[in-house]
Amino acid sequence: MHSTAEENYIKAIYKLSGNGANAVSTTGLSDMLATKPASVSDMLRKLSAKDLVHYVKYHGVQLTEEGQRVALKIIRKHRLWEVFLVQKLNFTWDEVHEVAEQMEHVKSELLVQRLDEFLGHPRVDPHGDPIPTEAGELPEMEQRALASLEVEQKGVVCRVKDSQPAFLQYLNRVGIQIGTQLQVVDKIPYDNSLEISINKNKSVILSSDVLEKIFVINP
Amino acid sequence: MHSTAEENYIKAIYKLSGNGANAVSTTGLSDMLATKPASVSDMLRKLSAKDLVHYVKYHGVQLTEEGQRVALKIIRKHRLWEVFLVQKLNFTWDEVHEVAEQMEHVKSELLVQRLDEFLGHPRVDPHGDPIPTEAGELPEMEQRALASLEVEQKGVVCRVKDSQPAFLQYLNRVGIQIGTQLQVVDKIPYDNSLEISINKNKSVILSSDVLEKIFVINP
DNA sequence: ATAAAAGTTTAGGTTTGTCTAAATTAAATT
DNA sequence: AATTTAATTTAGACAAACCTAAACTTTTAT
Repeated sequence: MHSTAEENYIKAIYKLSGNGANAVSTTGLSDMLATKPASVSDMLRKLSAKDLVHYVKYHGVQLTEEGQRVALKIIRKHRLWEVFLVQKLNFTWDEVHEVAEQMEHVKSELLVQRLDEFLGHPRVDPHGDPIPTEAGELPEMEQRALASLEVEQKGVVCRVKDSQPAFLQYLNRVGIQIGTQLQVVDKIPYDNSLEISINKNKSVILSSDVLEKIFVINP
Repeated sequence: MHSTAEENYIKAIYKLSGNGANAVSTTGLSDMLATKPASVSDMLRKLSAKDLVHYVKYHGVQLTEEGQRVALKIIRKHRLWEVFLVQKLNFTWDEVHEVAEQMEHVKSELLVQRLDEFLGHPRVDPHGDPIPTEAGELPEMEQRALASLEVEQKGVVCRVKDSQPAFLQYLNRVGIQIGTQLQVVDKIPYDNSLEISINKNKSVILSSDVLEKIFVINP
């Protein structure tokens, strides 16, 4: 089995690489994991010896097939637990990440299967992120960043790509959640921010940073 | 916060001491935790420095008040998760211990509160062990070991004091679970085993080892 | 009461995962 | 193309939690 530390590295590599596609840098990982680059080098040697990553010194890492399988299993567990916390224990979407971060490391195949069943095989977690299937598939849905909408265009929020409580609490304050109807009212070319009407109700101005993290369907 | 290793020592001390009453020996702990006595000495020094135990070299340990509070919190979490696994995820009573052993270390006050609520504030876990309350009370019920019943006496199984899968699977085979009605048919003085009728149905002979681990009410 | 046995602790070592500081390699700039 | 800068790796240390072997207490038994 893999240690919690190893699992966290694998998850970080997976996320930084854009779902396993590209190679990832040592500093990128040290930033994401809040460790020093030297520690990352150490761990990459170790993961490489276990054939979980392809590692070429000074040229970054990529997950092996096995590494990707492991990554998807952890992410599956993380997202299933998030669904559990929100749907069954009435957590809010800004409270779940930290707890799921711990639960994802519990080792039991049976537990994951039964949890999935208990939750009714959910397809997405409370942030709209897709849940990898038991077979290791990660079905990506059609969706676009709110930043890409033009004036007048509409969309329904289906995903937010940032699980930090501060960001999610900001969205709560603004009134944005999964399922919220949005429409672009105006574009401010100066900084690429957009004025967005929320549920045909009030309207707010969202910075381009925020716009890149909110995803919508039916554009 | 306390590490998983520290929590496991605290739990072991609590259990070996008979819920905190008596002092516990180094070898007792090393047996229970499957470590060497030398490792136990190290850890006891550490726990003592944190004021979680009273430790007098060569004369055993006891939990401090704080240590007991910590122990009860861990046991509360362990038993709540066991209830969850059995009642919500359809685990059998012999499958839950190992998984709960991992889940008990997840740190989140909110999680424990909400889980307790979700489960309807259960009083006992799937083995009949009482669940410490949020306030740190451990309500012990009236019950006696099956070994103490005389011929003809009846009882209803309310608790089994051994969570090892092998033991629980043995009980499954014999047909004993929580709620099962038993009656002592005969006593074999040679080895203190008893012939027990199960649900007024078949009858089996149980060794005194086993009889000490099964608890009943309505004697 | 003393010697042997049993239990416990200390000393010194290992592994995992981290760190700092120094050395090395790659990338960017002139 | 050479040199500066940035990124990365190696070397050497450290804390946690474990180990073995040796030393020390306590208990037990003669």
